[in-house]
Amino acid sequence: MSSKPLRADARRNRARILDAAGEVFAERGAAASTEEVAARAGVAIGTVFRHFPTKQDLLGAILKDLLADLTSAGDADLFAFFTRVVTAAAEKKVVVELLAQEGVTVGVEGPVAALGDTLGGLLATAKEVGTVRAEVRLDEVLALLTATAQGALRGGWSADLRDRVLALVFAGLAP
Amino acid sequence: MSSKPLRADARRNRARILDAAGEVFAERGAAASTEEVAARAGVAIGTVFRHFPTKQDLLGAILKDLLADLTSAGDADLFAFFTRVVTAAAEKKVVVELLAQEGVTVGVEGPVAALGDTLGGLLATAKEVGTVRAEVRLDEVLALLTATAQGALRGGWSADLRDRVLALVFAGLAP
Amino acid sequence: MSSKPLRADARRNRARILDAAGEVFAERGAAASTEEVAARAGVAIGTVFRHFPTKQDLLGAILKDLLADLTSAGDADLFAFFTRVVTAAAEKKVVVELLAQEGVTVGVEGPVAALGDTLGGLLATAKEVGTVRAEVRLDEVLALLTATAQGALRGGWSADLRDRVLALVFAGLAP
Amino acid sequence: MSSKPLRADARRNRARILDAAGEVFAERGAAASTEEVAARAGVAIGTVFRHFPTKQDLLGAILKDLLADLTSAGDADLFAFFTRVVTAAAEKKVVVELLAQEGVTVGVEGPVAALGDTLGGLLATAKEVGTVRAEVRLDEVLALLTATAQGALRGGWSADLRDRVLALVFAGLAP
DNA sequence: AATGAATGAGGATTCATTCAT
DNA sequence: GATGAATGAATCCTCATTCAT
Repeated sequence: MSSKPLRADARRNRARILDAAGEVFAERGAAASTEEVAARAGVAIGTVFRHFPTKQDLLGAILKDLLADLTSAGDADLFAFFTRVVTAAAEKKVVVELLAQEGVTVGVEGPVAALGDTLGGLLATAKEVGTVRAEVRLDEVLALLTATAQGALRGGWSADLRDRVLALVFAGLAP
Repeated sequence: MSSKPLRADARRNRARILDAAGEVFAERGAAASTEEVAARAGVAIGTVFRHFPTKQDLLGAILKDLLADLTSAGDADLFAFFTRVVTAAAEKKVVVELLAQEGVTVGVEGPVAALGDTLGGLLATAKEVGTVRAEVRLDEVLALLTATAQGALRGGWSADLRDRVLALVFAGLAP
Repeated sequence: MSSKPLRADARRNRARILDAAGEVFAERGAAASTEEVAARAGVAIGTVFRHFPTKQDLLGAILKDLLADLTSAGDADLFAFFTRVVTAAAEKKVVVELLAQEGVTVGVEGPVAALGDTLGGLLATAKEVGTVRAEVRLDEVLALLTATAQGALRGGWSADLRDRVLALVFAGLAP
Repeated sequence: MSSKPLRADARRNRARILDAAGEVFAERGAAASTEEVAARAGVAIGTVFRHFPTKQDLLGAILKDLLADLTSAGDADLFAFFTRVVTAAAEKKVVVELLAQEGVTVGVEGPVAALGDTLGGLLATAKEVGTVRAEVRLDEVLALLTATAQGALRGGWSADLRDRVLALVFAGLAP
C-alpha cells in the first residue's frame, strides 16, 4: 500500500510543499500557480513535480489530507462534527472547491468514503439518542454539510453568521 | 449612468454574446475561454471585448442578468422563491461560482441588493403569516440560500435530493 | 477543402513562419524550439501557434510544402528527379528526419502519395525507354531514394561524393 | 589513456547501463530520457552519470560498442559485411541516428576509422576477385552503406524489401 | 561507489487583450 | 462597429545534471 519510505529530507520537503500548497490554494483558489507553491515552500519547481507529478495530484493530496484530518478527529456528536467541518472549510478555500469537482478524484475516493462513514455513524447515533428525526437520510445530511461548508467558505461568513446558520440547519434536523 | 443608445446590430450582438456566455460558462465554468463565447455567439472575439472590455465585465453582466431574472419573477412565497433560486443555480454553473467571489463585483451591487430586498420582503410576509419563526434574520436566510444554491450546483444533486434538502432547510425555518 | 482565404498580413506571416521554420529545423533538426522559429520569423510565439496549433502541425506543413515542391517540378527523367530530390534533401534537414517518422503523418499522406505517383510514372517511362531494368519495382526505388536522401543529408556529403554515389545507384538500376 | 581499473561492481554496472541504454535508445530513439535508462539498468540515475558524465558520452559509448561489434565480426566478403551492417542498423535505432551526427563525436573516431579500415580491406579484396568494379572508391561505398543503413532503420523496411534494395546496390557495384 | 532528491533552464501551449484592416 | 490576426505573459511539465546522504 505504501511505497518505500522516503529519505528524511524528501519527507520534509513533501510536508513543506503540502503546507505551502494548502496555504496558497486556500488564498488564491485552485487556479494559483504551482510555481508559487514551490516558492512558498522554498523549493524549486522540479521538486514539487517530483513529489506530485501533476497539479491534480497535488490538489488531490491536499484534499485527502484535510479529509483525513476531519474524519480522524473522533467527534462523538453529529452537530459537533458538522460544525467542525464547516469551520475548517472556511479556512481552506480549496477543499470546498474540490469536494464536488470532477477533475480531482484521484485517490480521494477512500477519504471521501471515510467521511461518509463517519457521518453515517454519527447520524445513526443521533437518531437513537433522538436529536435527529428518524426519517432523515445520510445523503441529505451530507449534501447539507457540503452546501453549508461551501457557503461558509465562499460567502466569507462571519463566525456569528456561521453559528446562526448552523442553528437553522440543526433545527431542521431536530424532531 | 447609461451610455449612448446602441446601434440596432450592436444591441443584437450584445444580447447574443450574453446568451452565449451564459451557456458556455454554465457548461464549462468561468475558466472557459472568451474565444469560445465569441464562437458560440457567432461574432468575432473583438466584438466581445468591445461590449465587455474585460472578461470580468462579461461575467459580471451575466450575473447581473440572472439576478435580475430571479428578482423580477415575483414569487409570493419565500419557499417558492428559495426553491426557484436553488433550481436555477443548478443550471447556471457560473452564477454560483461568482455569487460570492471577490473578483466579480463590478456593477452587481445593485442586483445583489435587489435580491436581498426581494428576499427581505418575502421573509417579512412569511413571518407575518407564521410560516417562518420570528427571530430568523435576513442575513441567515440569504446565507442559507447561497449555500444551498452552491451545494446544488457543485454537488450535482438530483432533483429528488434537492427537494429533500430543501425540505430540511424549510423545516429549520419553520416554527 | 480550403478554409476561407486569409487576410493579407496573415498570409504573409504564415509564409514567413514556414520559411523560418524550414531554416531553423534544417539547421538544428526537429528538436529546435518553436520559440526560435518565431524569433527568426519576426513574430510572437502566439502567432506561430495560431497558424500551426501544434509543433507537429508545423513540421507537417513544412514537409508537405517540400514534397509538393519536389513533385510539381515536372522532371521528365527518373534520374534527374532522383538527383533533384537527393540534392534538395541535403539542404533540408527536417524533411528527411520526418519522411519516415511516425509522429508526423498529419496531412502529409496526400503529398507523400503524390511523390510516389510521380516516381511511379518516371519509373515506367524509364523502363520503356530501356534505361532501367524491367524487374525493378517502385518500392525499391522509393526506398533507395529515401535512403540516399537521408544519407546525403545526415552524412553531410560533398557535391562530388553525392554525384559519385548517385552514379553507383543509377548503375544498379540500369540494365 | 585508460583510467584506473574499476571495481568489480562498477564494471558490472557499466555493462548493465550500456546494455539498458542500447535497448532504450533502440526503442525510443536518442530522445529517450536518461532516467529510463537508469531504471532499465536497475541502477540509480546518479550511477549513470558517474559512468557517463554526459548523455552524449553515453550515446558515444553505445555507438563505439556497436561499431566495434560490427568491425570485429570478421566477414570475408564485402557484400556479407554490407548486409550485416544494414541489418544490424535496422535493430538499433540510435546507431544510425548518431552515425552522422555532429554532437556525438566523443571518442568514436577510432571505431569509425576501424569500420572504414575493415570496409577498405573488404573492398580491395572484392576488386581483386572481380566482384566490384575497379574504379569504385571507399568513400562512395561507405556513404552508400550509411545511407542504406539509415534507410532501413528509419523507413522500417521489411526483410524482403531490404534484400531487394541491397540487390540493387550490389548490382551498382558489380562490373 | 551508489543513491535518489533537488535543481532550474527550457519548451509547448493557452488565453486575455490590443490593434491594424 | 465588426473582424480576426498578433501579442506575450503565464502556466504546466520535462529532463539533464548536481550534490547531500
